Amino acid sequence: MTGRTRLSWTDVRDEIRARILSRTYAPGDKLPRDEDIATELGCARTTVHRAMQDLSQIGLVERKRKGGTHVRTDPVTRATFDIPITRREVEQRGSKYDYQLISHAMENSPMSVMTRFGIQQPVQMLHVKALHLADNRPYIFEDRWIDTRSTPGIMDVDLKVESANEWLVRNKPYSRVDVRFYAMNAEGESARHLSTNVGSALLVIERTTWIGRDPITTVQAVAAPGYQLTALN
Amino acid sequence: MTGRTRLSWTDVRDEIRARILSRTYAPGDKLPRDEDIATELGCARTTVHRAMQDLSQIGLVERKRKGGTHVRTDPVTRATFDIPITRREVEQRGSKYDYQLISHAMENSPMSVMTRFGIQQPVQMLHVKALHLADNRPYIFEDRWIDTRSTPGIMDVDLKVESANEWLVRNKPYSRVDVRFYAMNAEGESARHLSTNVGSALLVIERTTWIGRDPITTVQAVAAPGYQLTALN
DNA sequence: AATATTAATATGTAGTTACTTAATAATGTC
DNA sequence: GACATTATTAAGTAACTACATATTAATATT
Repeated sequence: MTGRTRLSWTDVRDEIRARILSRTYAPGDKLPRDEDIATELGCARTTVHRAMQDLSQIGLVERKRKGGTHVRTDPVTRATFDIPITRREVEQRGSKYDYQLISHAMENSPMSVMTRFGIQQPVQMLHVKALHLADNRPYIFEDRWIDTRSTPGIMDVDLKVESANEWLVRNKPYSRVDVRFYAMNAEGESARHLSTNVGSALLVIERTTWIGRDPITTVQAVAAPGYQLTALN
Repeated sequence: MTGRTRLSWTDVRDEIRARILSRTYAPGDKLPRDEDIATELGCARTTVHRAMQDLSQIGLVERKRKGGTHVRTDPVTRATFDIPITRREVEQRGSKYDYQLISHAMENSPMSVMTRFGIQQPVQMLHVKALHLADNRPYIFEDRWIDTRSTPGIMDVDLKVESANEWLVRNKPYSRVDVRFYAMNAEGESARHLSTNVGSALLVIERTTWIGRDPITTVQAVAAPGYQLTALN
C-alpha cells in the first residue's frame, strides 16, 4: 500500500512549504514549473496550481506569468484577525455581555472624522458614544460617527436597547473597510468610562466603512487595559 | 455582444457578494446549490465552487457538506496585516533605516517568556535588545529572546551589524507563529530608547515562533508613539 | 544598433467528467 | 415508537483538456 490515496492540493501545499522551510527551496530561489512538480509528485498541474495559489496568498511565494514561482526573499508574517461584534466576542469568552448608551446627538463631523472618510466638507452625522461591558466590567468604549444619509434607518433604532455596532453590522453591509490599530493614553472621558486612570495605555481599533463611495460609519473602539488582539492560528 | 467573455470565478464571487450586500441573500439565508447558481449564471459548477471557497475564507458565508451554503449571521470584519522585517518597512516609507544593538547576553528565560513559548522550565537563552530607526528617529524598540538550542547559528552572527530580526527571518523559517497586539505604557527603558516620556502609550507587536514544537524566538516590538498598524485593502 | 515583430513559455482560468465524503432524509426492523 | 440501515444530497476534490495572457527571448526589419 504505497500511498494509495492521491494527493490533494493541501498535501502538495504542505510538501512545498516543507521544502521551503527546510531550505530545499531557499529564499529567492526559483521553483520548478508547476508541471514539473506535478510529474514529480504524481498529480495534475491543476492540483499544484491550487497549492501554489494558496502559498502565494499566504505570502510565502511570488508568482508571475512566464516568470515562474519564486520563494519570497523578504518573508512577511501575515496575521489575520477576526473582529466580531463585541457582544459575540464577550459571550464567546464566556462572560456576561452588557451595553450602555452614553450619548447620541446630531453633530457636525470634526476634522478627524472627515479625514477618516476622506471627505472635504463637514457633514451632519449621528455621534454615538457607548460602552460594552463584560461581567459588569467595562470592556470597550466606542465613539462612533454614522452618516445618516447613507443610513437613514439608524434614526428609528432605539440605541438604548440595541447597539449601533450590532444594528449596523446586521443591517448595513459595507463594500469597503479600513481597519487600523494603535495605542492611546486614556484621557478624562475614556478613563472614566473604562474605570481606569488617566494616562493608562489603551489599545484602539479604528474601523471605517463605506458602501460604494458613500461613508457609512467610523468607530474608535477603545479597549480596556489588558486587552489583547490575537491573530488566528 | 452580450457579455461574450465567460465568467471567471472572481466574477462569480463578486456577483454573489453583491447579492449578499444588496440583501438578495440576507444573513442566515441559505444560498442556492452551487449547481443551480452555475446554471443561472451560465458557468461550470467548479467556477462557482472556487468563488464560494473564497467567500467562505473571507468569512462572508459558511459552507457545509450536504448542509449547503449560508450567509453568515454574525459577519466578522476580517483584517489581514503584513508584518515585514522592520528595515523593509522603513525603507518602503521612503525613510533611511538604521539599527543599533543595545545589549545581548545569555540569560535564564523569565516567566513571561516561558509562558509565551508554553514551556515549564527556564532555559538559557540569548537575550537581545535593539533599536530600529527611521530617519535617525527611534522607530521600534525590540526586546527579543532566542532559543540557541534550535538556533545555534545565531551565536556566530555579529548582532552589531545585522539585526537578529533580519538574520532570523532569512535563516530560520518557522512553522508556527503567534502574533498579538496590545498597548503598553512606556517605562524607563523603552521611554529612553524611543525618546518619549515615561507613561506614553505605545503599541506592542508580540511575535513568538516555533519550528515544529521547538521554540525559536519571541520578540516584543515596541513601536514609537504615533505608530499605526493598517490592514491590507 | 535601435526598434518592431514573432515565437516560446509558464502561469491563469474554465469546462467536463468522475468520484469522495459528510450530513440529512427516508425506510425498514424490532 | 425507538433504533438501525440505506438512500440521497450537496459540497469537496482531482484528472484531463483547452485556451488565455503576460512576459521573456529570439528574430527580423529599418
